[in-house]
Amino acid sequence: MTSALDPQELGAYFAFMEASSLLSHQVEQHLRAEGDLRYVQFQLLARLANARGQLTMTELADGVVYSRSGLTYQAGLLEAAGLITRAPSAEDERATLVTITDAGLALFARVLPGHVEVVRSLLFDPLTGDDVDHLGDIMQRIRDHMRAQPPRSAAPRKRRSTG
Amino acid sequence: MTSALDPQELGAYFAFMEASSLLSHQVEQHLRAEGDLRYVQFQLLARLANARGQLTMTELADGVVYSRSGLTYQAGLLEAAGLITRAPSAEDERATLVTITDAGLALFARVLPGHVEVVRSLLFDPLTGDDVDHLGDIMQRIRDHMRAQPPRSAAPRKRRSTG
DNA sequence: TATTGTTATACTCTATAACTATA
DNA sequence: TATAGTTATAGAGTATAACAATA
Repeated sequence: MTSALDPQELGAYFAFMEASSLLSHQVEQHLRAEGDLRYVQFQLLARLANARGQLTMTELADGVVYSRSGLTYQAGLLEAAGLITRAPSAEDERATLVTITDAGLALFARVLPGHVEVVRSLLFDPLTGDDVDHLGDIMQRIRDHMRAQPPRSAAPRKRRSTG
Repeated sequence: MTSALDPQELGAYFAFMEASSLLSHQVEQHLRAEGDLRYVQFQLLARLANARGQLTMTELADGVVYSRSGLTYQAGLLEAAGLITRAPSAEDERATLVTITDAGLALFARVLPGHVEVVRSLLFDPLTGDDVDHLGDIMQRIRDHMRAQPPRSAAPRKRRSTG
């Protein structure tokens, strides 16, 4: 049996969903306007920029995308735009090594300040330092909890026409 | 000038984005499997179920959707599925009044317990009661702050090829 | 003129399955 | 056999602009 969410939980859930929807919408808007990037693509560039080297498609996909073909698609766009290159790996010839180009680094650098400003003004502006600590702590626990969850087949037990 | 996010903020931001992505992905999965609903549609049904009456398209759209045609599209699907009806308003003949049908109420009721369970197990499971209070408080402030933000044209000042 | 809502259209993204190639 | 990645394909969702009708 499942009992309903109490008012505290309900409020937190709805606010969480709406806040994240609003934030990612604005972030998408900004990245698109400023650099013709989707947030996924921004994430990929960010990883590659930090990696200071090459990543395989699989490493790149982790936590960013929910299907392999989705990553191939986005990587294709980034490659076509000259922001990354792909090359076969020598160590494991099944793997593809992805590298960020100078243009990719330049675009990332160009877009980053505005991105930060959007996040700051929308997410952090109404928060105190303590709030930020709480938020980080809570969100990291939630994220880790969800990452640890049984794979992608978590569709709760089916019920056929119970009504 | 925009200064970078400090490590606390960065951690909070990334965790927030990933957590919300994971949660909404799982929620979508569940609703689709259980009732062939997208989360948007679930939200619309939820509003109509609570409204205990009729809402106009505009009222229904508020906070759920980012374009009018998007709502028309979703409402069309819900109507085709027999979950809502649409009828012209007598008071204001421009308006469309939306009503949830018995089938809509039944589907909503059927799907709700599983939805709650998904949210509970993914979002609230790793949290204490205090965490929930904090989360609710913080999220509501963020949401309200974003709602109050200048409309939809908030694309921060353009820069042309500064590099 | 502004507002409510729909339509047409074009585009982006996603995901499944089939496939190739290497481990 | 399992893993890495791509391709083909098909479907769903989104947004813009043009439109009709009422306020």
